[in-house]
Amino acid sequence: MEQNETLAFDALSDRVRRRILAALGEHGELSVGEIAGRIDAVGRTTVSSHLRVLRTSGLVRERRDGRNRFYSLDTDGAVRDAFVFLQSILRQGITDAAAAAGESSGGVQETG
Amino acid sequence: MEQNETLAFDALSDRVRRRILAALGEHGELSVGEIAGRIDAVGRTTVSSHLRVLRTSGLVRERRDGRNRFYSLDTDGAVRDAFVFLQSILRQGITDAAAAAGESSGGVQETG
DNA sequence: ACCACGTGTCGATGGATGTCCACATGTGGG
DNA sequence: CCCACATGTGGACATCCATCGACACGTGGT
Repeated sequence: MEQNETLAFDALSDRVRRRILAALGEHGELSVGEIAGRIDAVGRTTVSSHLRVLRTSGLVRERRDGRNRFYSLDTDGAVRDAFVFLQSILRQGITDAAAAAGESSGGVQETG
Repeated sequence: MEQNETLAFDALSDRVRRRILAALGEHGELSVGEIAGRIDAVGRTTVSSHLRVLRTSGLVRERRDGRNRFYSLDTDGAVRDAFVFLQSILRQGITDAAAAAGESSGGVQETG
């Protein structure tokens, strides 16, 4: 679990990878070419390398169709581990911050 | 906003810094020495450097008292930006994943 | 005034990594 | 079978950064 968390934050530390994730979150599924077309200032091989990182880190899934490879978010993968980590930190911190500052609504919540 | 997000994920990419944040989330406020005592395998100057990063990135707050410096989580700072980023990605992705897999309860929620 | 203590800062160094180019691999069409 | 297309891979290069030791700075006590 902590290993996935490490992989996730390590992958999330790069701006290009975050843009890829945002694009996948918005469109659901995209081919490498479509992703590379949406990310400027970097070449295709760079995008390919980043997709490799995202794949081996458990952030995205790969689906092969013909000569294309379609990528999509793995919402049950490492992204969630990173999310849970931040959620845990914020939850614990908010109790302390609320007692010190008297805040009431923060916007963070959990399911159960 | 996107700049804070960059700062946040950049800061969160390091394992030592995540441990520091976890410790602060658990104890609310700690001095540098207390933090360094809880993080093994790294020296105090390293912890100090990490705290500098966390501070300039807007993840923690600093309070000076005598010759000690106490650090605590800044729950309204960049951590929240990172949280919101993941939340946004997961929310958009879940709609797509739910339609494809038929999932119902995931554990992610938002306040409104 | 002096000294111990808690932290921050600077410079050096080794390791990790983002980026690209050239090439390899696999796929579909004629 | 050959060629165009989509994508992955390996090597080279530059850059960033985590780590540490030595030193500086401020604070409190005596």
